[in-house]
Amino acid sequence: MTIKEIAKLANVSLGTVDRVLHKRGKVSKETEERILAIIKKANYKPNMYARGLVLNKTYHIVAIIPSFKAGEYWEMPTQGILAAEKNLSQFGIKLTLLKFDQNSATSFEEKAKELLELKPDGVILAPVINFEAVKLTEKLKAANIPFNLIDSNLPDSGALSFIGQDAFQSGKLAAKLLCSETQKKGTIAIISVKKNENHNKTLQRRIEGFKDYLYTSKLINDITIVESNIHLSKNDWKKRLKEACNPNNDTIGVFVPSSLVHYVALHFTEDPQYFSKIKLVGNDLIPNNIKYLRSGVISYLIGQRPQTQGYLAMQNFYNHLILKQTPEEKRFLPLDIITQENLIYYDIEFSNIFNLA
Amino acid sequence: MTIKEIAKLANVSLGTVDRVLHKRGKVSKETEERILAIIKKANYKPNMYARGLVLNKTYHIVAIIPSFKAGEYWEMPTQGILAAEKNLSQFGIKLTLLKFDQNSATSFEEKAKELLELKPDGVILAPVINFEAVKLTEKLKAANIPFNLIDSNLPDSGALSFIGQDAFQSGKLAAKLLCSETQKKGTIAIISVKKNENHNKTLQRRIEGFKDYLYTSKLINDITIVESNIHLSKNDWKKRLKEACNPNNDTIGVFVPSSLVHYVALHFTEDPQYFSKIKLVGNDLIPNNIKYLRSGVISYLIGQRPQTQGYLAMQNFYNHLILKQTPEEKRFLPLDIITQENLIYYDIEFSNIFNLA
DNA sequence: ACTGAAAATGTGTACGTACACATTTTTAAA
DNA sequence: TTTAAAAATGTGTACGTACACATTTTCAGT
Repeated sequence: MTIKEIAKLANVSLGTVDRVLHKRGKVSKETEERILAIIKKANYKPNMYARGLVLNKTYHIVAIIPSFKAGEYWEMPTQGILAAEKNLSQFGIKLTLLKFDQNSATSFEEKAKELLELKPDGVILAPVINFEAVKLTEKLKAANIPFNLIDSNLPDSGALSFIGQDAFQSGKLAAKLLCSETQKKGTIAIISVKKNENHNKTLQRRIEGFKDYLYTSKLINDITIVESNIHLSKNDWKKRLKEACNPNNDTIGVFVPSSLVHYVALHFTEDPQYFSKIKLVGNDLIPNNIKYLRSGVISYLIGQRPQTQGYLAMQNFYNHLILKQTPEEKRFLPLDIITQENLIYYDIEFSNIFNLA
Repeated sequence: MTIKEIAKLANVSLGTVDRVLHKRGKVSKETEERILAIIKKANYKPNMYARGLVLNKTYHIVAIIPSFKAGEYWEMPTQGILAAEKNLSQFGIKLTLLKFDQNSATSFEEKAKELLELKPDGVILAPVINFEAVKLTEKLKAANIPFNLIDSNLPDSGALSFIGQDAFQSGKLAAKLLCSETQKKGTIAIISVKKNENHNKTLQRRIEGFKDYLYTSKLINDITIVESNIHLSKNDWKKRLKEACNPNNDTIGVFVPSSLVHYVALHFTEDPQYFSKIKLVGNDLIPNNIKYLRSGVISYLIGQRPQTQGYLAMQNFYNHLILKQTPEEKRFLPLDIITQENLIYYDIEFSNIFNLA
């Protein structure tokens, strides 16, 4: 079913049908109704190929995300973004990646300035530096540039979509995995391992969720919670880590609400007493964590499909800019429970689903 | 970069470039080399829109899968297949669904005959009736029709791809969830709930994996395994179920290696003793199972992303027929661990990822 | 050098849509 | 009725590719 056929059925020209389809007006009411009826009855769907050919626009997306070293968390969302670019480039979606230093607001502002000069058709923003990110969203709104938030949300920012995880629920899940099965009484250590002083809302929400689970389920009657912050940038972090979880006290579990759990795992390997007595739960399937999950030092990892997050952020723009669909406001990805027995298929999941080499 | 531009650079006509691109011959060697060099240098990629427009082929895929009532397992792969059809119809992929009765080889053979008469460009086959499925694959090979296997595999069948799960690993995972945390000694019941007498390899593999985990981990020293088959088609199934898991004996856990675990869960609700004492683990996120997971009767469900399986089976044909890519031979989907705390985001996962209303 | 066939190269059209522009019809005022 | 503006409708071209067909060039055999 083509525009031509519809025109013939309605006894009008292509142009009239076209005006109806695009609501350009200049069509008499009766004609319009007749054409719309035919379109509906015939279940007309525009030919994507012809439309793409004639429009032939290239849409420029800029993603502004934290820089990373190989194996660090932000490599994963980036993989997803790049995979999407590969699949969508044939439809005219082009990508520029801008990476900023998570510890430097100045770095972010520089990149944000660069971004605005590129006048992109869409922006993917990781608002890890909260205050500066808000400033950028306001400029984007003023310039009428649609943007997607990834990883963490800025409520009422006017974003097209937020794509990420429910951090509170992630914390609850961690608590369940760490505590619900052990009938033991004892101490649970929550260790926030950080690389910098940035105020990270995600970590905080995970910890809140973790505690919420314990209080709600009454497990708190048997369990003592000890919280500590370890800043890797400080010299005494190894010493502080030792204090935070000592195998000789009654610590039965450790929760590290970030991908940096492997630092604690490394510490555990130094004394076999640790991982035989203490259960360790953390977040994210980065190579270092996978290593310790495989060897049994880490009991569970909670995944949030970061590659899929990146992929969806891009696909959102495809849906919005090309298919003219309004995306959902929030997309929470599933919280995957990863353990030795199901690790393998998560490991290869991403290339599987998105058809990469 | 278009064919036109390449032609101009090479000082030849469009036709000559076209002949080189499609290896139609009738081009002098020196011209061909010159053009190929330019194509390579310019990194020419054909315009998908123009190509799709001019080829304008429709590819006809037939999926032959078990029939189902609302809420039954096979509804989920079907959802994935239909979602893919919706997204891919714009590229000329059309679908016919043929549903057969799982309990009737005759029903399958009728549908298989119908399928061959349709002379499709691709087939999605759920080989749940093993022997008849093999016969069909041979006819498909003879007719040179590519096919994908879904849910369970037929080794060396000549399929384009197998898309499914690792049933053995699924069983191991179930055992870990059911036994590893409980320090208790006791009896574990493996209950194969079945609707028919079909020999189902998947159930068997799950049970093998389950036992393998117990034996390998030495948990078997404290645990007794009791296996039983419950055929829902027989009148005495309720009585048999009561015998299989009695709260008054030392049963500490029940594993039902299929989506029919909700029958056991229903039985559990009749006596609060059951679900306070016995941990129940089963497979698949069908509505009935979700209900009991939410209410706490079922402790864990293991998911295998059936919708994604269906979607991928279709996408495979898009990749193969339109993008001319060779798909991977086997695609094992991740084994998701679902519990009360992460159920919610799995529940909405599918519409999330595949962008459905 | 001339011929005819083979080899090489060029040309034209179709695919379905979007949009600019041209033409026809209707309407209201003189 | 005539007329000009407004409203409605029609026409033509471009997008990049694939493929059928037309034309030109090359070259062996006379």
